Amino acid sequence: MPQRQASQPKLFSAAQKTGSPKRERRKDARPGELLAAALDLFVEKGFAGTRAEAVAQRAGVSKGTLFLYFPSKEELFKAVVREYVGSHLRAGLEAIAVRQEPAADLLAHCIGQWWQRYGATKASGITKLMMSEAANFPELAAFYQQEVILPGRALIRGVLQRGVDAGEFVIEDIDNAVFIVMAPLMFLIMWRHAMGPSSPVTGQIDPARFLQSQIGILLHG
Amino acid sequence: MPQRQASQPKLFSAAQKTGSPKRERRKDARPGELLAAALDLFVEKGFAGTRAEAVAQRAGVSKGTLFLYFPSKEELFKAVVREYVGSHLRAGLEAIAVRQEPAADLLAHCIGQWWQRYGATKASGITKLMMSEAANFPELAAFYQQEVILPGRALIRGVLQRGVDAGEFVIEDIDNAVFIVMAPLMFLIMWRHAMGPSSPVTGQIDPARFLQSQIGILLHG
DNA sequence: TACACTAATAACCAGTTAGTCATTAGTTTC
DNA sequence: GAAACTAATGACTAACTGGTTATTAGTGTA
Repeated sequence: MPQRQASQPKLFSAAQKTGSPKRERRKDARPGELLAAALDLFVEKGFAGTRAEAVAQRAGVSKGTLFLYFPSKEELFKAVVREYVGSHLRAGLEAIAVRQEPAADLLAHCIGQWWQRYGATKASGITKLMMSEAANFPELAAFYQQEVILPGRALIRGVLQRGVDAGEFVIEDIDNAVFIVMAPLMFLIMWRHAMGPSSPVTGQIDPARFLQSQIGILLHG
Repeated sequence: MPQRQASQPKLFSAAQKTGSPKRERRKDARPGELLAAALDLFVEKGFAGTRAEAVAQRAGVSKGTLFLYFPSKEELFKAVVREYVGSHLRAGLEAIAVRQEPAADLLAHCIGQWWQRYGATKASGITKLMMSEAANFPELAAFYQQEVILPGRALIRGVLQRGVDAGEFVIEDIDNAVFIVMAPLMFLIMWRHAMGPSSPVTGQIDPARFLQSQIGILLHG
């Protein structure tokens, strides 16, 4: 009865470094595991550069299973964005609604939080990816625009507007000012994800120092 | 003799709407034409996204001919960088060696020139491309690092150092300051090439105004 | 234990593309 | 104008990959 060995392998099937000796049914755990694997690989290789099979493999399932849970690579990507980027944005919006400190402090606080909770994490690779590949995947670009960029800009605009209303800031063109705030943040993400891995020497930016200087320059010149 | 029909088709094979009626031997013109076509497509589609055949087609030759002049897609790309990016850098280095105005003016001048001669041109798409795909093509990343990034940073550092030496600027960490100058320039390129095409509405940045503000903030707060 | 249900698989398909090479045909020389 | 040289071609290959599907095998139930 060779097929009776089934009960035993199940126990250590989980504990394989290389791979699961046999199949497991875990319908509700799969999506999360696939999303986590996808985030890793999208950040590492980009959207086009990530193979569906690699995502499946990292999540410990076969490629077929991946497409069982997500109808296409694009939908998988959208789900990753919703899970790992959109959530931060929503949290950010709530947070600033509550706080009542001066706008300059609020801005510094936001930038600090943004770095800790997003910029310094793997998830920020999605922003880099999107900047990189938007042109090749217009539908994803549009999705990202709606889901991330518009809310993100609104968030910054809100902070700046509060400063203007309180007489703290003098800003002629608020849209331009939003970009001026965004620029160093986006640059930091791009540089770290693009140049960081390839050249540890030249890629060296001290993010804390960089952002600190930037805030100082923006607020006091 | 069925094989004698050859002479007829040849004649209107030539008569394509597009252009080249027949095969031409132009050994010395090909490389430049291929480089120009490659620049266009690399900027538009990225490195991985550009098909060798598309480059050949745009240059009016067959794919075989492309590989006759460039041994691989990677070498083609390197040649594009040398031709369209490296040249600007060398010119820039010479230019600032000559000028003797105050460093603040020099910095403003450099940024203005950079925008006019590079940032606003197609060639700046190469910078965006490289930021986007460095992680997937380590050899190209290393090449670009050597050929563009190191000289580019040296150029900015030179200007800042001149200001420090003349007592015009007070800078604690000059490497950090180089990144602070670079950040808005890189952001501008990235944003234009990534978001510009896909969303004319949201992508709207006024580059002149943006850089102007940036210079003002850097110099006067 | 037998059955039904369905999660998971792996072989497969169709489309794509960097790079090769035998063949074709301009151009030059005599 | 014919031979020799070589620029140019395009059909071909080998490798890859997103997505499909017939089949397999866990799992809960009676």
